[in-house]
Amino acid sequence: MVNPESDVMQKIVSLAKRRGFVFQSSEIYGGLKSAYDYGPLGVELKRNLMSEWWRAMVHEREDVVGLDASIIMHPKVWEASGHLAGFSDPLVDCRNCKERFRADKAPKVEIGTEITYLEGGKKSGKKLSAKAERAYVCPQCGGPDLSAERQFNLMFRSNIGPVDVLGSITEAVEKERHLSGPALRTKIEEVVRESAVYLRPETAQAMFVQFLNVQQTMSMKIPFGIAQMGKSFRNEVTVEHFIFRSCEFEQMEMEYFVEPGTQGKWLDYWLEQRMAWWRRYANDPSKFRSRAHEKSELAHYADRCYDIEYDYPWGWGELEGVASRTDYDLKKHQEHSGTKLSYFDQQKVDPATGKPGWRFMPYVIEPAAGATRGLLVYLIDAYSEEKVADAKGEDATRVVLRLHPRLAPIKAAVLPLVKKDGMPEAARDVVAKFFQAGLNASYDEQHAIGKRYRRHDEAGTPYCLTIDGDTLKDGTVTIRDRDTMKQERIPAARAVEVVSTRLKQS
RNA sequence: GCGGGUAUAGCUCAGUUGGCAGAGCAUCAGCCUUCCAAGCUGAGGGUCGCGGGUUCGAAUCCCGUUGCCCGCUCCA
Repeated sequence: MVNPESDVMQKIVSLAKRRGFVFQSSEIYGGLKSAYDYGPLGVELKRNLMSEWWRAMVHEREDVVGLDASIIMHPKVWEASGHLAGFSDPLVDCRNCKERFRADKAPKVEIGTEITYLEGGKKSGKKLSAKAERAYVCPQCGGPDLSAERQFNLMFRSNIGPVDVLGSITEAVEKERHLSGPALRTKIEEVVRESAVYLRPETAQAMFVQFLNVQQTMSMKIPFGIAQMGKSFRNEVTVEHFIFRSCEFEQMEMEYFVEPGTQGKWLDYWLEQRMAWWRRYANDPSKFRSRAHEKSELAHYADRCYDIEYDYPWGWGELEGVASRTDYDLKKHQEHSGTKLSYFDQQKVDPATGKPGWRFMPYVIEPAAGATRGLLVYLIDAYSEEKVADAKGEDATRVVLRLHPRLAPIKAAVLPLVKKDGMPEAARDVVAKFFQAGLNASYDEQHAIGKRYRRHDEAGTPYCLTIDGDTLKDGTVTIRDRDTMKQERIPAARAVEVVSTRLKQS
């Protein structure tokens, strides 16, 4: 157990850097806000996590196939999905209590109403009063002293094509000098829009857009799903908690297309599947929970939604959303693209006409997980400190990353007990077999054996194989378990087999 | 973006009133070592986040800026 709780994140951030899991992006230039790089161990952990997801969602199922779509898509995709409008809500700062809020969600008042409120929003604050200049007040302190409404475009905008958009803007401004303020802004917006493209804020839309291609080429029958992993980008209002919320992040999403009317059953099914998946790799499954969205919380496209939450050091927070998105997305894309996206089932009877053959717009269940969030969750879940007696019998702390063996960046460390008597050579023979078998193993001869064990405990390496004097005599090595520190002797020739069997069974 | 906190070696941190930038761990080399952060000897590593200013002199005081942490908002 780690104590005090508040230090856990600091310790994990520090270990993540020290052991090469996560670095601050562009660190030598002072870092870039909320951008992180995954180091040698981090990239392994992230890949392992994502390939476990892919295996469970795609390879082990008949009804789900994969997709790897381009990050930049036709701008109309984002018009249809509502991201271009919905991702630019006007935000307002309260000058009195410093709260930031969405103008459309703030309490409404009549303009000109006399408002009384407390200075700083504190109970001890002086009573102030002023006339409301806006049709709403601060939801926190009720004050009318507000900043201007500011547009926050949550999508990253860029421009496609080699022509510099600044040139076109300059031209437009010169031509339209007579315009002023909002009119000029609109004009510039028009010019920018001509070549504007957006970095996807979610991977989901590509799966709707390619719904027909995937369904037809793979002859998929409903119900079926399309899965995709990859980067998404959002200009978050606030980034926080290390890699928990960052502007560039990685998602693992699946769109599962079902018959209308069956969405409730499938939502329950996928929620259960996803909960089980997260808990499978965790030391403490009780730290995961699902939470149903309140009606008021639901996005406009959803008829039901669950969050899979994790009990982070700062409290419960989202890890994956499992949403019933109705037929909203396919309908929207059908409308905006003019391409029919409905599904025809020859076996079914049309419930409306009673005649054989049913054409319908599939409903969609979407389990959308944060891959980079998952990485953070499993780092938090794995981090542990335990009191052990050191070589002198004094109290020492052992830091162990109890990562699930399948997630662990290094599966086995191969260690000569000492750096002489042919042990390094024997160890190198063993590690070479791991390389050939495609298991990520590492050879390590630096420092004393105890130190090497502890270094690999921190890296989360589940098994350490040690080559000692007996290895040279009888061809056996010891295998040490990271969590129990127990050792047993096995034939060196069977080392790869033993480790890979344990990985399979874990 | 707003408010608060913070930034010294790879990591954790000390650095007094403004007066030669330090420790432990880690790293490297050598010796020694047969199982849980062992020992000995030596070495390298810093424009004190960055940019200005005050001063004879700034890690230290002032201003700006960037990153990180805590709140507000958002949501994978």
